[in-house]
Amino acid sequence: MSNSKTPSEAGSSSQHYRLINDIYVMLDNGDRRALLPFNLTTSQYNALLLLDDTNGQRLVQLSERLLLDKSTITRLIDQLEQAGLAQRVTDPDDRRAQRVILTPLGVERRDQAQIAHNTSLEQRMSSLSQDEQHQLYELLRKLRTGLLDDLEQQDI
Amino acid sequence: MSNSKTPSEAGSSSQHYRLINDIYVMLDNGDRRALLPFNLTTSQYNALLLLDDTNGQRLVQLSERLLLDKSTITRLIDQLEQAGLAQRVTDPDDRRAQRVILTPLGVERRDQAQIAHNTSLEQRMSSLSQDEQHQLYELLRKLRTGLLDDLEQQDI
DNA sequence: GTAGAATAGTTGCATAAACAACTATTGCAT
DNA sequence: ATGCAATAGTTGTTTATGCAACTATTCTAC
Repeated sequence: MSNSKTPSEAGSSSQHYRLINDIYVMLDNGDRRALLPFNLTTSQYNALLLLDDTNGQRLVQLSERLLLDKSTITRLIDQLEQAGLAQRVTDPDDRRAQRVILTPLGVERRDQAQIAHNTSLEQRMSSLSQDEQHQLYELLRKLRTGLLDDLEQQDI
Repeated sequence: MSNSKTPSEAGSSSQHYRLINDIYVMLDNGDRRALLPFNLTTSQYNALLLLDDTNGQRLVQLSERLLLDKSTITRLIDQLEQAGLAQRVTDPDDRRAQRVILTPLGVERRDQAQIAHNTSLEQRMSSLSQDEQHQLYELLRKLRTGLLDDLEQQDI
């Protein structure tokens, strides 16, 4: 009797939601595969992309940029340090803070992984034409700005 | 000396990658907030969207659809059962299999959550015009198809 | 029809992440 | 100047997830 199909009016938005989710999961999966040869998780890779060998980043900065908890960043940097890719340096101006820089090995790994990952991503995006990709990224850029504004609203 | 900026040629793809990642994280964050009043995690919500009160779904089907491991689905359904939202029914035709259906409470919760979530999503997407949203979803649909084909290639 | 392969699901274990509580510093207000 | 609030980072704990090993069925080949 009460055969409950998904409310059909609401279907459209839910379909969009599934669409976004599906794509993210598949992209994430591809990212992991691309980074496997470099012994990097996507989180580690994301951190590497924000680091270099001269301008030390604070953990809090990484936390804000990656939208991960401070404690998660602590352990992420622990891993990178153990792997010999990064290094903590105490900030001379603020003894609470740690600056994270890449070791030469870290720079090398980051660059190699980045090349491989970019190639992989381009390949995976190739079902869209150059033109379509351009369109897509423009729309996403606009969306990101909107979502960021949203977030700010929430935090206030 | 070896001041290593991110390789600038590779920058474009990496920027796209960060773009996609940023958007996903922010959308996910918004989803969680929207579902909080319903005591649902996004995974639980995703599962609810695939279920109804008459057509039992196998755990394996959910696993394939949500791209989560079978074991994760087992525990996800455990949670939904404990919350009184879903129920396992042994498949009469295949005694290995379990069919999952929603309880009346589950149907109610799903519908209410879906309405609230859709409203929230539409609000968060509203930095794009209707036209742009339409464009975006069309591009994403095409991309999803491509990514699925990619996945099939890998699995073979 | 029986043995071995495949499938459905569960459980044990390892890891990633969030949240809360904590320490150590720094900044601010009066 | 001193004390209180804010900030940077770490650690303890809980939860979500994947992978591997396992049980119980079903399917396949011969």
